Amino acid sequence: MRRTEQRTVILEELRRASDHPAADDVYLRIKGRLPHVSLSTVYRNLELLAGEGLIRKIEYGGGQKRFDPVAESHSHFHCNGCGKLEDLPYRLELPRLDPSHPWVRDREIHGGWPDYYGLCPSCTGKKTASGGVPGEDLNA
Amino acid sequence: MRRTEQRTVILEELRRASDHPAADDVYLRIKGRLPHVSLSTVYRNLELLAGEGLIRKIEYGGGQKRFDPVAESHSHFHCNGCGKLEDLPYRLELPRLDPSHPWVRDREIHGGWPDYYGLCPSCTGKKTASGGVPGEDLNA
DNA sequence: CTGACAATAGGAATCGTTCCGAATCCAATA
DNA sequence: TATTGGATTCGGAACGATTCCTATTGTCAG
Repeated sequence: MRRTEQRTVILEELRRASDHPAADDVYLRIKGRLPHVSLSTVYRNLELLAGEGLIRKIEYGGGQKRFDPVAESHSHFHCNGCGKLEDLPYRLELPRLDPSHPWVRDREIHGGWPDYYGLCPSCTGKKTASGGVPGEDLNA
Repeated sequence: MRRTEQRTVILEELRRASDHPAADDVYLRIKGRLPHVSLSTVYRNLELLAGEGLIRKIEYGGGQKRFDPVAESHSHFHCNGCGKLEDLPYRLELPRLDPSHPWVRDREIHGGWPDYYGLCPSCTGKKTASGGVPGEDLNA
């Protein structure tokens, strides 16, 4: 992978973000530094950087893929009200799969993470948006 | 939500599936019983049923949303080789969040689940498709 | 039976993403 | 430093999935 200015700026700008931006967010944010950059370059490089393991591609929540500057496995909280995606404030242990189970033995488990959903502070009280995931209130 | 034949058939056909079909898969599968059904009806109803908590909408992996007849929180295994999505063979405990943590106290956590990724039996040995999620091999 | 309105079919429109071809840039090597 | 092959870029067209729109039909409470 060559070092190009576009690539560098995209990575820098993503690392500055804490909101898991989508490709077009990144595009808008780098426009200041690279006025002539094209959207396809952003897509290509985000995909490439994710393939190299330098960033993480997040594929749930809304129509758009989103990107996380932190590549290491970590948990997200997804707000069903406004769709915001946040990092958990601390690291969680991933439940280990039973290595003796035939189903588990039959595949290579490379990793995983526990993800959570619910309502963020500014959405509590309001009604849950349609399409939200059902489930018991773990705070109750 | 009114009871219509389209709605019934869509739900029945989804319940018969074990492969987490996308909207157009469901569309094709119900065509035999409802030759005049329209794709928009399938989309509308899958969305509606998910909103009612009767099925679960899955939003990661590939360009399409997929649907799961089992609404209750359960874990999936995602194959980075072929993109297949499978149910874990047994139920896992979701790590509980620390209720005394201010971040946790500030939101309503409704649920969550641990998800896993790796290679399924027919993909082990082959090279991981680009875009796969990085991480240590938990079998090793 | 009938009116109100929820739901449908079918297709157009939209949205995010990928693809393409010509031009340009990067970096290894002479 | 100059050359050069292949990676990378831009810009827009193409694409696939999903949503939206409108006229019509179906459902069911009264």
